[in-house]
Amino acid sequence: MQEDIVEGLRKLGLTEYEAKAYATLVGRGEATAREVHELSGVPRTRIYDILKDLATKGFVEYVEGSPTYYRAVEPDRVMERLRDELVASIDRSTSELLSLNLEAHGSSPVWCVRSEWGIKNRVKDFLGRVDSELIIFCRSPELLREYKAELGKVENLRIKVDKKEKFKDLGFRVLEMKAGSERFFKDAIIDGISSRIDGLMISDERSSIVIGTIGGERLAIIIKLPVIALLQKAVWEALV
Amino acid sequence: MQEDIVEGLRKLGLTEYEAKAYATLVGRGEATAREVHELSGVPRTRIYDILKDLATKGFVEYVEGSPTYYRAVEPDRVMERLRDELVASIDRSTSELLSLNLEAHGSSPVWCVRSEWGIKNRVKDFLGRVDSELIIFCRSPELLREYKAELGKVENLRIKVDKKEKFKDLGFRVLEMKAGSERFFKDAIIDGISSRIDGLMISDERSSIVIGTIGGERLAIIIKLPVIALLQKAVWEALV
DNA sequence: TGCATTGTAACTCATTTAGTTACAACAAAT
DNA sequence: ATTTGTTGTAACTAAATGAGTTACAATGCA
Repeated sequence: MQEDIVEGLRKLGLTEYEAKAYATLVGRGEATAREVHELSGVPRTRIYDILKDLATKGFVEYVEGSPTYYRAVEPDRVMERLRDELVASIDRSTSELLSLNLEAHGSSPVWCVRSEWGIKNRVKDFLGRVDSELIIFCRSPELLREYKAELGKVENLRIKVDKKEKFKDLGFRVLEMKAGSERFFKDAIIDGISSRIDGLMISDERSSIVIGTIGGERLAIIIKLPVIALLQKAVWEALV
Repeated sequence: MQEDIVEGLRKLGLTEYEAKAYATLVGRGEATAREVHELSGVPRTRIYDILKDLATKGFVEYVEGSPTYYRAVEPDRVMERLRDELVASIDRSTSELLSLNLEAHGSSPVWCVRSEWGIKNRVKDFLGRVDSELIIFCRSPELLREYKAELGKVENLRIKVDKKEKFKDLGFRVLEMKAGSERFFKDAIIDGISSRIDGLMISDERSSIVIGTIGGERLAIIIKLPVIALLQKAVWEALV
């Protein structure tokens, strides 16, 4: 019994028993309830309702008798249908949500993003909005590598890093910070909260984004106050 | 609060509270926890963990403060990601299942299919395997209409119906049964179980499929015994 | 200082799913 | 016909999750 397959099927809305029974049946082709029970580990007394469930969900076919025989519907067909249903559902939700979303939301100047995907999304959005100038303070080469494509499109790109050699195989022209000034980016513990900044980007002297780990949590902070961006830029000048 | 939207989002894996909070936030653009609570109906004391959940799932961004402000991530982006994830998950499951499924399953001669989709699937499969000759007994024009495309490809198609005029706008050449012989297809109650046959198809004198409602349940029975198919065909001849 | 709001933590209740027990219906074998 | 094992149904308990509530500390505001 393949644990991965069961997990995958559960993500797609089946219960553990349903997933185990279906996977087993796919492997066997055709079987009695007892066989499915023995191979899948689903309790025998439950295998009947589970298989009936699967039949009404269209995963399984059967022919009654003593014993009743069961067979899995071809997985590619089942999965194709599942995909169509889910995609349709998503499309419906998208358009419904977008119609709610018509009124532009007045955006406030500061935002935090936590989820890994949310951060990626925001950073890409941020980089996409860069008009001409982008300034980056960075200590993590991975950060630059991840957004290499987007960064390549920026006209006036200036990058300042803590240790030049960490970045040399990336193909970007980077400057090293003045000795002593890298402390602004060092791991630090403030009020018992550890913080580690991976990078800071400033776009067109208008908005900036900070990426790092604060209190053990990965985090991006978007700041759209030109004042702050200017201050940050001033720091840049100071660090040259 | 749009009930449909919440339902749609739940199907995609959100809980009721999460769905309500997210939908509300999409509608508002930007809001405090309290506002989300008031507009969504989610208990105020729960709105905080719900919104935090949504943030780690990438549906929501926020900026801490007093009060903390929340904002929905653009629905099209969120939904697109969701779709990509689900489709990837489905593709993975499909290939895993297919690799289990390699050994051909020796097929037994009779099969029952219950789910609406399962029936469609089987009938299409059945029609796709017709080599040259297909015989149909039918009392439901919908049945033929549904599979019109597949039926069009059949070389030698003979259709026998109970009442000719019901089928006249379908574009098929149909024969009417002899008076009295339509009783084989009439609604009947046998042993307290009502049965209603919509149609019977016989393919190449090899296999046949019966579609109808038995005991209040929609059902298709696939029979791959040439003997039976031949018998059924003999009935056809008798009914001409 | 008092008072409402914000935020956290813990609880209860209901629903769903996992796993068990008891037993009737049936088939085969002595 | 009686025993024995299998098939199938029904109902139960236990665990997990989500919905809804209560209590209270921290914060901000008059």
